[in-house]
Parts: sequence; structure tokens; C-alpha cells
Amino acid sequence: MEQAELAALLFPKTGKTLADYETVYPPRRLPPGAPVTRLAPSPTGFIHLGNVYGALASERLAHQNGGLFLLRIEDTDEKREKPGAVEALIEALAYFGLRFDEGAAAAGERGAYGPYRQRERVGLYHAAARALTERGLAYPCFCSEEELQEIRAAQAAAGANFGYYGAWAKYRDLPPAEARRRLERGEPFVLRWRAPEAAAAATVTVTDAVRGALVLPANEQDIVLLKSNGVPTYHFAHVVDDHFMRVTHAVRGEEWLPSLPVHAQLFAALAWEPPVYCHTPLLLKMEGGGKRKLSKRKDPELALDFYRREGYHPLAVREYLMTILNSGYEEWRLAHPGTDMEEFSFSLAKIGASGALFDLQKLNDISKNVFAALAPEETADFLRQWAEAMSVSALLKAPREYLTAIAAIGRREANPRKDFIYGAQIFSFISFFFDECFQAEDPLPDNMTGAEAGRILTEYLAAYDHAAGKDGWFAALKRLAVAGGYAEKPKDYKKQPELYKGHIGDVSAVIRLALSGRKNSPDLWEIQQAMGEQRVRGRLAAARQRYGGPG
RNA sequence: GGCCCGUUGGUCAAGCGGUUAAGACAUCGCCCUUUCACGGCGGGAACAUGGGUUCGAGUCCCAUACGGGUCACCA
Repeated sequence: MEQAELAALLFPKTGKTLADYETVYPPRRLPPGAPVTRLAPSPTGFIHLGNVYGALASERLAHQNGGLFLLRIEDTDEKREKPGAVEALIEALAYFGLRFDEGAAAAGERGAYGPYRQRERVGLYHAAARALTERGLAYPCFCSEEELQEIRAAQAAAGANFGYYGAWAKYRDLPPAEARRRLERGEPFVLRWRAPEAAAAATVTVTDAVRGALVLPANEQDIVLLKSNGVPTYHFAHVVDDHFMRVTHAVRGEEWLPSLPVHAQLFAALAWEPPVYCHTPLLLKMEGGGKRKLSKRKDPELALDFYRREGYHPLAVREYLMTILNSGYEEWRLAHPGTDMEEFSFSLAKIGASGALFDLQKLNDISKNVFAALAPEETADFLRQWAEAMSVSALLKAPREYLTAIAAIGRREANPRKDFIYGAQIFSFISFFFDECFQAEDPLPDNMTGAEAGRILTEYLAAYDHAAGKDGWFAALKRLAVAGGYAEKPKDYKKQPELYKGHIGDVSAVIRLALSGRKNSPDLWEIQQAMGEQRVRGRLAAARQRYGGPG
């Protein structure tokens, strides 16, 4: 009775009861076995790779099996919240191809199981809190921060485990009359869970979809359910929300494993069926010979923003995450090039249990393949998009057709070039195509004088036929080289170097330098075709002038 | 420190009691070639350690070691 009074005092009966909510949020009408998954990020403004990683798993799980994927915003920590974070998050996930069927949206939200922002759900939490308090399973705790610290210090001195539990839980058995007095005086309090007395020796068995059966020590901590501002902690919100949103699979990082017994206890106490837990391995990073969890502060590549700024293609990031998320994906991709990722049969069983080192080289390799498979128009559009986001003026000024022509170089064949990795890299790779970026970066070959280079350019320019096909163009180049005293084939030159000034490679090096400013570039003929006759002639003439050649 | 999770080449990984222990990335060598790239061929490189169980163990069990996570009115 005392408990009921306490509950009434704590949570005046104004809103709905737990039973009411059961009818407000009825079981979903979905085909049997259709999963309901969610992404439940905290709107701190920092969107990281882990968000996409978890979201990808959840999204595939739901959509591959006729289920739903929803977005819930865990905004219970006002201190860490950043304005605009929700919008940014939704936008970023959409960029990476992750769409929600339900939940928080840029403008409002949609779905019948909302609200989807936790701060707007306090009615639900309080109804659950009230029910637990009535049953004596929750109680108000008036510990100040100082008291908590004292407990901690005493535990340290005694060599006991840290936390608020058992005999250390000083307000656990506060007489209700005393609690009432303090409440009436308006003392701040948190609502704590009363862990079962027998917990110390007990174990819980939870089946994790990734790790199998886990036998864990039962929770004995009187964890905080509601903070002093009345807003729930993660643990409580997770249980209440995933129940009433009828979430069937909780995909989250393995850092949650230690609190699993808490969640199991809460679900059991409320007689709700817990979701299937899927604890995904952590994303790690190599440092100083050791591995560690990717850190927000130290690792720029953890921020999703990094991939956008660098200009990684969203598909590449998805592909990469999928390769570490589901074993066998890489092999499948190799066997099914060009097939949409959604055709791959994603499964929880294929999620590994051990943490994966984040491997930028692998991402780069995947990116190359993604760009190799893209139509030149798509690549051009992607670059323009990236250029716009990053204000890369040279790219923005370039006509779409020009970019498309550049992107097409070496990519129409059966074995496309794989030298496009990400926006920033591509831009620096192709910058010479843009007059405002062009510069003579590399020097002439050692055996080439400026005068000789000027001579070659003069002749090349005179004979240049923009309309010639590749074979015709190369034949003409050979004639020019041979007439100038160069070997037609490098092998001939190697055999008898005394007979020649050099070989055809030296001649093309001069032209390559004139056109691109670099000693390495894609195929010359293709460059010329992409550049157009006017630009080609201009570059050649300018180079000739640099080398002091005639006119 | 307590508790938990994990451990196959440099990295990601396949393997689910009997294999010459896949594959991919990276790396190295050779070939192709007007440069670069692409491509082709090939090389080096792994079951953390110790005990069991078993005719037989990377695969099952137990220890140890190592790595990671977690012990907030953060999620």
C-alpha cells in the first residue's frame, strides 16, 4: 500500500496506464517472421561510421524479410544534443542509401507508433515507472553527486565492485514516510531499479543472434531508470520503446553486451518479450601495434562527414561496410558484378563475432571498382555534386560533357581503368584537364633537351590530325619518332642504344608532358579526344614556347 | 581491479572432427605496354600457448596469455 502511495506521489495519475498503451500500440500486422528493426541514434551532431554500419545491418534485415526499419531519436541527454543534428543525420543516412519506413523525419515524423523522439515519450516511461514503483521494483533515490562519490571511494577502499547495489544502495530501503517527506520538500531524486535480492548468485541466459547463447551474471545494480529531470536513461527507454514500437530485433554494438542482464531483467519484470539481440562487433583501428575501438576524437575516418568531404562514393562505403558485416559478401560480389547489393542474401548468422580493423586500403580498392563500373555520366554527376558540396570551382565550371568525356577515358573497355578512388583524389588526378589548374609538374626525361622537345612539338603540331582514329594517330606518331631518330620499339632501342636518340616512349613523354604536365597520364589519344582540338593545340603550342621553340 | 566478448597470413576472412587450410586487400617478382593504369602469371605469408576429449582437432572442452569492451543522472 505504501508503495502504491509512493507511486501516486511520484507519478500522479494523469496520463495513460501501461495497459492503455498496449492498445494504443497494438502488435503490428506484418507477415509472420517479418522483422521490425530500428536505428536509435543520439543527436549529438556527430555522425559516425558505426551509425551507418548498424543502420545497414538493421535495414537489410528488415527490408530483406518484408519488415520495417524505423528511426527513433534518443534525445534523452540534453547536454550533448546539438541543434539540427536530427536533420543532418537523416540527410546523411539518406546519402548512403538508407531509408526509413517509419519514425523521425526531417519534417516531423511518420508512423503510428510514435512519437519517435524520446523526450516526447515521457508519458510512456512514467507509466512504466509507475507500474514498477507500485510493485516495489523501483524507488526514488536522493543521492547527491557527492554521496555517490563517497560510496565510490568507500568501495575503492574496501576493494568492492563499484556501483549502486546491495548494501551500498543507501536509499534502497528508505522508509516510505521519509521518502514522502523528502519528495514533499521538493528534493531532487532519480528513480532506481530495485535489482532482485538473489541476483548476486544468479545468471541469465540470453541468446544473441550473432554470438549464440550467452550465460551472464544477473544484474545486481540498482541502475537509474529515470534521471532527476524525469527523462529515462538508455536502459529504461530501450525497454519501453522497443516494446511499444514492437521492435523485433535490436541491432547494436557489442559495447552493449555488459548491460544486457539489465535489459533482460527489465523485460522480465514487465512481462514483455525482449527483442532478438544482435550485438555487432566493434569497428577497430590499428594503433601503435595494437587494436582499439575507433575513437571520435582521434580518428577522422570515423566521422561520416569524412567520406563525404573526401568524396567517397556512397556505394563504396556501403559495399565496404557490407564486406565486414557479412562474411561471404565479397565472394558474392565477385561472382555477381553489377548486381544490386539488395540481391545478396544478408543474414545475422553471417555476422562475425570478432572486431574488424577498419581498412582504408580495402575501402579504396572497393571504391575503384565502384567507379570502374559506373557510367561516365554518373561519375560526372557524382563529381559535380561533390564539387558543389566542397566548392571546387574548377570542377563546377567544367561543362558536364567535358567531365563525362574525362570520366569515360579508359572506362569503356572490358577492363576499365581503376584509377578513380574518391572525389578529392579524382580531382587532383584529372586537374590538368582544366586550364586554370594546369601546370607543368614534371620535368622532361633526362635524355631530352628543351630544344629537342620543342622540335618534336613543332612537328607533332604540324602533323596533328584531331580527326584521326587511335590507330592512325599512333601510326603517325611512330613515323614522326622514326624520322626524328627514335626507335619505333623500346626493345630495339634497348638492343642497340647507339643507333637511336631514344625510343618512341621518349617522344610520347614530351607530348604527354605538354598536354598533362605530368609524366604519367591515361592514354594520350583519349586525352586529346576529351580535351578537344583547340585545347590540344593550345597546350602543345604553349609547351613549345616554354621550351624555347619557334613561335 | 570485477564482469563480459574475442583470438586462422600484415588486414578482412572461408572453414563448422579427416582440406595440399579457400578467396579478397596489401606486398614482392615476372609478363603485357608509348608512360601510368588495367590485365595475366607466379611468390612469400596464418590456425596465440598448454592441457585434455577423439583413431583423428583450426574445428569440441578446460586453463593460460594476449587484445578489446564495460563498470555514469552518456548513449
